[in-house]
Amino acid sequence: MYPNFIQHLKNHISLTEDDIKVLSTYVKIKSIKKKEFLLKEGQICKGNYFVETGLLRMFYINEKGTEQITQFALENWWLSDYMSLMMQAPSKFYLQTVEDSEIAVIEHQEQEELFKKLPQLERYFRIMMQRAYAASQMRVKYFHDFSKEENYRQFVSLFPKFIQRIPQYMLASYLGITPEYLSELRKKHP
Amino acid sequence: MYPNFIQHLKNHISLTEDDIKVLSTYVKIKSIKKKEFLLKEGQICKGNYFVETGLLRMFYINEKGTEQITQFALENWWLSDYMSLMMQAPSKFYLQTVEDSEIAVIEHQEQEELFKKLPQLERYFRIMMQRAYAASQMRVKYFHDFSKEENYRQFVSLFPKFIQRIPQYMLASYLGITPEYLSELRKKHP
DNA sequence: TAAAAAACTTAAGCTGGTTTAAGAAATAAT
DNA sequence: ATTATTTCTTAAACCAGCTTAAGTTTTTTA
Repeated sequence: MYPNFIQHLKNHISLTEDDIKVLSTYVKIKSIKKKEFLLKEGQICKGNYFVETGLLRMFYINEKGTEQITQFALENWWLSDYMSLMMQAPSKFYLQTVEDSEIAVIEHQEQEELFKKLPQLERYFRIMMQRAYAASQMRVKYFHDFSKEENYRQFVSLFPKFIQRIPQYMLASYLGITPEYLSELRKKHP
Repeated sequence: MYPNFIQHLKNHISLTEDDIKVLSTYVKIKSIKKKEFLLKEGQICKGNYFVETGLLRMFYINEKGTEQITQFALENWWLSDYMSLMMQAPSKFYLQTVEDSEIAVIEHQEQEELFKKLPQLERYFRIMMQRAYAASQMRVKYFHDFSKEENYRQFVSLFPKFIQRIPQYMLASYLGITPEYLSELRKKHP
């Protein structure tokens, strides 16, 4: 059952065979084609999503009608609109696959029940949320600290394989620049 | 013992009198004068900090030698450099009181022991970290979405009391603008 | 394999926000 | 109360990154 998912849990908490059976009744895996949506603006976010294989992006549409990507999620990352999930309020975001993906889903409705049966999951998600928040704290720093050009160069040198999986305009959007300006930067520094 | 702190825990998990006694042996409260540091760049972050009363700020110093504030923490918020705390690696941030403050501290060394004695705390911190991360997701959106001027106006209208507790240059730093430009915005839109 | 659609590039003009430098006002210390 | 320090303001020159508009290349679809 979903090798990455189970291994990822086992890296942080201990699970018996029985625990895994319980998990498998609560955690559904979905195979999702490229460019399908898990969430659209205005909908209430219903699940927490783990990328078993593939790639997710989170974005919103600004006043000018252009997509602004706020996050990507690669293999072994959780992603959701946690504000919408917690408050059960309409989301301002879209969640969409960038590639054909296998996504493990914990439905919000069933989460409390699952956590009661497997209380270790509270610890697991405490660690996941702390890790995500820590990454976010660092990202705020880089965002403020570096110019767009420096940000671009850093991203390319840190994630050379990742940038080959996404179109340029998505990288531009994530970096908060126009595709035109990214094109200029690439010419200047190939 | 620290009314805000205990009440805050009780809002999310149940605690017996005995639990509270255990807590009081692990959670120290510190009275800290304005402008003292809980963490400086280069140090390894040693604790998770809860603001009982007062105000904390987190900032770093950029290449130009100017302070860039990344976060504030008011009453009933937790704050730490979670990357430094998790990895026990040198921090790139400073944590400093903005006002005289009472801060409840969970030392990193003792955290695992405390969590073993009070496993409900895993749930409590899972919720706290999820909440912080959710706020951070929204902040990334606002940061991208609004111009500096719109960001300033929104901040003022959302937190009118808060801005009276901090000097203008700290607001400018948090918003990612120069004090000169903030001054211009204030003149334009008092 | 041809046509349509999506993604990327080029270049000129423009703007939101910075820099620099000086002075004014408020707060803290003696 | 006076001085020193910190905070805030003003204004002009400047620049990183955007906009607009057109053209080119790559990918997808029929």
